[in-house]
Amino acid sequence: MARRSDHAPEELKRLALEAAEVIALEEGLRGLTVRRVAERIGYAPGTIYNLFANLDDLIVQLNGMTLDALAVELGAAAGGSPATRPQRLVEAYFDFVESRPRLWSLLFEHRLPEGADLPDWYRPKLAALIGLVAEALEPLMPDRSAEARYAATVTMWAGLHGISTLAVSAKLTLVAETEPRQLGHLLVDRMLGNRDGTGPEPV
Amino acid sequence: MARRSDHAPEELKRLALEAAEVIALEEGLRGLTVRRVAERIGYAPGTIYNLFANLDDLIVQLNGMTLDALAVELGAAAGGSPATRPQRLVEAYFDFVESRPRLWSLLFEHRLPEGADLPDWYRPKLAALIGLVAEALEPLMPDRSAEARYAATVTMWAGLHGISTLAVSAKLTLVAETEPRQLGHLLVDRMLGNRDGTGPEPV
DNA sequence: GCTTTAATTGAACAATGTTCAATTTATATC
DNA sequence: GATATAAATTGAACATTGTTCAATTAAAGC
Repeated sequence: MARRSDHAPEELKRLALEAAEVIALEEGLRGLTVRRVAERIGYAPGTIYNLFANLDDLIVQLNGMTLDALAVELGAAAGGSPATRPQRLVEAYFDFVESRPRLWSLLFEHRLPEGADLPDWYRPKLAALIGLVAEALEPLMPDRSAEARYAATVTMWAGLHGISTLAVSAKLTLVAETEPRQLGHLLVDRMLGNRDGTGPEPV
Repeated sequence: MARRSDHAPEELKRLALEAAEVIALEEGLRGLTVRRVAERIGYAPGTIYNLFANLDDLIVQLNGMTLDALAVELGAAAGGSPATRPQRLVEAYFDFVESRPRLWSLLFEHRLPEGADLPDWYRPKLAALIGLVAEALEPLMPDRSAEARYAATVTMWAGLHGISTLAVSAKLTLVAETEPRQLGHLLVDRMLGNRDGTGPEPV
């Protein structure tokens, strides 16, 4: 009944997380159960508890992977000509969300039980993401202090997050015909000081 | 075992929703179970299914109540001098969220299963909320078309929502020391065309 | 009082997260 | 190569969940 090193422990953990990712992609939080993950990698439910403290732990680690993937996409959009960076970042963000809405939703739909805190490695991951964007947008806010720039970036990030969650949960289409992506552009342009939501900073 | 008209059916439904509200206030989605609600009103679990289609239905109706309560608060802040309306609306919004974070979280933490749509009465409730704010902010965006004003309002609303969800789930404090409320003011001021986040529209 | 109708129950079912003693395999030791 | 040790894996078990529904009880109508 018991085997050994079919896969190394690290390998097995990776397999479990990949299985969880597929389930989350297809069915979201509601379909993501310990038994389903175990079944998908051909192990017994109990084995999952050798790899993770519990289901919450597994989900938090999966969310870590998702943050990494998002960082890659935003990183690719953060270079190039500063003038068009905001637009490209917004596009990259919504491309990511719309290409895997259920996986992205898991980032925020999942909440740890009362009193439990996110693990220590979570904060730098998130901070890196924001930092990346803040740095990319620095040339576009030359008149503002570093604190003001950072606050503006966090606000934009939270704003995009808000637009996306409402869009994904179908609560945005209840009140707006405008594409979420377009609202994103509007938000970012305004936050950066433009008057319209149609294009890059005018010269 | 069975009784009758201890309470009229409508009364019973109200009692169940009130019980659910208390549980949600105290423990959020994770503590909100059919059995807990039933126990709290002194009925058997099965009785809940006489009043609601299922737990999802109960939660959606509770969320409807929460939207109504929010509309009352925002409505009270939407009057008075137009110049200070944005600030008062932001304050009212965060007052609401911070006074019942778990109940407010339920609005967005809860997702219906794949394929199920929100009931028909949900849309007008939400639309009324947005409409109320859009109308209140109309004098502050005199140079914009009705569509542009509406888009700006939806964006602000989604943005406040994003800031609040991140704050409530403790993911905002991971990356920002600024108070969520202050980010809210920053967002609204910028969206309305101000350059700083410190006060009402300058004359 | 009897019948009809409606509300309420509680036992039952399938599925969930989680635990853990028992089991099996790999590795180390001689 | 046999034996002992350690590690990984299992699967049965438990408590809890949402949900269903035949049986039961009380009210309303006659």
